Amino acid sequence: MDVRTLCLGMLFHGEACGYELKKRFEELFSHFYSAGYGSIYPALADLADAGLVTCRAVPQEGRPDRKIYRITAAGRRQFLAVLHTAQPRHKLRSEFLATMYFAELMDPQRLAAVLEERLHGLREAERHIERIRSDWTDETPAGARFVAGFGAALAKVAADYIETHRHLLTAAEPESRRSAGDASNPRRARINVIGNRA
Amino acid sequence: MDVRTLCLGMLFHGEACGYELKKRFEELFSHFYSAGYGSIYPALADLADAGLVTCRAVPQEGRPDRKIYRITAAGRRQFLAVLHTAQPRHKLRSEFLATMYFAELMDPQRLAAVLEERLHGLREAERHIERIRSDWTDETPAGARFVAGFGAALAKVAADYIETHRHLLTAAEPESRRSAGDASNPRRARINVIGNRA
DNA sequence: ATCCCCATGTAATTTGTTACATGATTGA
DNA sequence: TCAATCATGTAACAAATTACATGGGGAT
Repeated sequence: MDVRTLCLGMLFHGEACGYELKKRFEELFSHFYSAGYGSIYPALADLADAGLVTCRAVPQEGRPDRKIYRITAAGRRQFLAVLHTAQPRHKLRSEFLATMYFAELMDPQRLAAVLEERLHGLREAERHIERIRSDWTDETPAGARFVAGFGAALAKVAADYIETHRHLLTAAEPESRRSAGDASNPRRARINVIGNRA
Repeated sequence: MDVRTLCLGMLFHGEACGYELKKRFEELFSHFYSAGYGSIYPALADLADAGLVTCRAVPQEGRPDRKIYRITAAGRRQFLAVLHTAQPRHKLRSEFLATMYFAELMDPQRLAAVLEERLHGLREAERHIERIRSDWTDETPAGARFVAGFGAALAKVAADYIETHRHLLTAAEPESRRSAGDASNPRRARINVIGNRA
């Protein structure tokens, strides 16, 4: 399920140009998938070459033609086939958690800033989902509800977890561990404790 | 924070060969970061070229020399610098959620199988974290505890969410929507309802 | 017998990101 | 006047995945 396939899927719900498609991605998928123009435009060109979508250019004034893509019968078949055979991955790549793993090596200020920024991102995500939820009607498909709820649930626990556990990272060294070290400056002591193992 | 940088960070905790490093990645980072040999071995060669690690080959019987990498002072400085300047991303790329978004286009059996597989993966993750937690001592750094707890919390909500909301995806079409369609077979009806919009 | 563990790497391919290139219209 | 929205694309680059290539030792 690369960007190309997902574009095809989005077009299942109705024709669109590349620009609109990107907005759909941002609105509906932003909390679990991202796609930039650099992936979307080539993907649409590919799909058109493969006959999975058709393209019609609508002239505009003062800007490039709008190229409106519409899925074909072959495109529908293709998308359904992928949907039924590909094993969907769920991949998290978190530099944030990797950074937190090394919290003991960090300046407390920096650590606090990183935690704060992540919290901010999570709250943004929660707000975004709330916003799109307010536009829903009875027609809103179950799939859309499910993924939004999933995203909201994840963002909430992540934020809660950070808020309730951050003190473990920022707390002063416990006596037991400090006495095992040999430096009086807590910040350097932490670095040394780990550095000396190497 | 690419694989190269993370290898450097892992070596902060002690020397290791590429093979061991991969195992550390799997043990400690598997729930939020992945790295294969295809990334790790070239990364270590790079680090050695840059003087951030040293390499010593230990001959083995019947297998390639073990190349043991150790971080240098320059390597430590470099890693700390990155840790304090890079903005850590947190990126989820979930084909699973993308697939669920299109749940209405799916054969119920397939849908159930996909949900089940994701649940299985999440339970695996929970068990894995429990396992590594059982090896912890007083010496276990706060960072390791934090990331493991984070992973466990996320996996738990994700699994709970799927279990409590999957019925929304598998449920029979509500009367209101079914009457809007024109087919008697519920499975095809769902596909058509959406297909006709395009 | 067969599979997993150990242990290294390279090369091709896939995929996506970022920067570049253009340019009118609208609202603050 | 400045930023955002609309609208397209390409090209260079970065990064990781996958497949390939090799091979002994130990457990079931």
